[in-house]
Amino acid sequence: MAKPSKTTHQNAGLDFPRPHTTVDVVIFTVLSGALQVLLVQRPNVATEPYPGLWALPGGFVDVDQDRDLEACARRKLREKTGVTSPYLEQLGSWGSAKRDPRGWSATHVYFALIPSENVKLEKGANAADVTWFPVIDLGVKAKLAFDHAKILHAAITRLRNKVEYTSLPAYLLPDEFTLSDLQQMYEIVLERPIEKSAFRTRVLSAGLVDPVEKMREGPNRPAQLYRLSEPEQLVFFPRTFKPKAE
Amino acid sequence: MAKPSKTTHQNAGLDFPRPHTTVDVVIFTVLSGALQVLLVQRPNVATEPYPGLWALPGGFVDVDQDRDLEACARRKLREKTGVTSPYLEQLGSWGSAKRDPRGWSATHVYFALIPSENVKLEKGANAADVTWFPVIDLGVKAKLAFDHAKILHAAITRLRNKVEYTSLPAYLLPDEFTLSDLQQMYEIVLERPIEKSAFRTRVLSAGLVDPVEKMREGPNRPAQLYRLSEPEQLVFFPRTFKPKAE
DNA sequence: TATTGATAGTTGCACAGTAGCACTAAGATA
DNA sequence: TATCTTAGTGCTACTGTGCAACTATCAATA
Repeated sequence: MAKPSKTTHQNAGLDFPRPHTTVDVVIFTVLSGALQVLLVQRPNVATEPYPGLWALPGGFVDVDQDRDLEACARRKLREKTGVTSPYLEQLGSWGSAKRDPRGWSATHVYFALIPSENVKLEKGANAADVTWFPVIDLGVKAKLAFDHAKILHAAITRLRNKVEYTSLPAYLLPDEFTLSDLQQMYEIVLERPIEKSAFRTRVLSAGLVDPVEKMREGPNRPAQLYRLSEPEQLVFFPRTFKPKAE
Repeated sequence: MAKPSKTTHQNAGLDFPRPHTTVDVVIFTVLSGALQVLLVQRPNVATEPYPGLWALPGGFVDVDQDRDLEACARRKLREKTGVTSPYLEQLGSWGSAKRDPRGWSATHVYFALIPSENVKLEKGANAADVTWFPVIDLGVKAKLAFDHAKILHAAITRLRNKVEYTSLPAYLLPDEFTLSDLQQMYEIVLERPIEKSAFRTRVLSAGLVDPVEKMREGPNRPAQLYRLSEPEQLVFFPRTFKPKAE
């Protein structure tokens, strides 16, 4: 046990070594038909850990500015992308003595899904580079700062698993979309085709979406536009898509 | 953004206020036919926050002793219950300026499932009380220290959701058990009866368990004993039990 | 020895939802 | 008018649960 429990605390100062506390955000979007993740380049100076390497956007919690962890995550997301109302969910936390050369540190990781239409990448004050990376490419190289490769892998796993039985991919699209758009998001994330008929039945019978009084016009047959019936509410399906697939 | 990024760090000391870092563990077991959670009573002295109230077992990360967060969680579990190899999964983290009167703090929460047979409750050096509470009763009173009521609620929700489509309840049982034992664990956690036939088909066809060359003898027909075929591997089922139940 | 009570385990049919595939529908273009 | 492309529907097969009745195997007991 750590010291503080019953020793010297008439004051509120618990004076023993504290780990660093950071928040990182794994931001996904679908761009150019591929799932992509936002990475920032670490400052290329020797006094910084992992100089020049790519990392998840994030940083230290600012106890004066951040009310809580989620607010901190939202702030970092907004600073990098300009997006204010994404799908945001906590992924988990990683903490150890070794993950940051500056000492014991723990990071609280969130993951966000945003439609690529809404994004305006901000290079930020420190001029560090900010770019989308297709997760496919990262699978091979994946030389990220800190333990971010491990964290990113966990995020992708969580995303793929959850897409199998939830309406998550809807948050990768703008407000109005067609069922084909939605199906395409599922297929891009899962990296496999999905049966059109079963997909439509599932989505419609779940009451996930409401039709809007418009069609998407194009070179072919116009498609019905839909929007999420309850945007704040993630929908869970009672089954995965391919029961026996392994 | 917090200061540290590119200012004064020839040394490793990032000297700005750091939140407190703690780890808490939600420990579940099934005892007397009910789902129970382990709580500890906070020291009843005015210098401590929430004196005398019940709380989740946990405490500050000890940067000298704890290699990482999970090791810290295992240590706390071992100290309270004597259990060394539980099912342990990260639940999430909660951090804010207000949750602890001593200042900005973040807790990393794990949740554990253990068979009640293995438990030896340890009152610990500080003589604080340690007891099992049925989660049903807590639903009504739930006057816990810090934000632990909220955390416990999240843990119960996660548990119930996950039990619906995974093999989690197996970790509430000793190594060898019958299918009826297992079914009973599901029913206790979900608080509803489950179809025997569908249950057996599901469990057996998933290859979740292997039969052992023994039967459980008793006053009635002997029952086949099983053990987990891959104890380290949580099994996911392709469906929930009652698709449309709401 | 037969009966009873209790728990273990099986069987059969109905129902729900996905897989797979073929089909029709509606627009642009040539 | 034929063709291309995408939107959307219909049909059958299959898988797995819901439900209920059935058989199996032990101990205890009459």
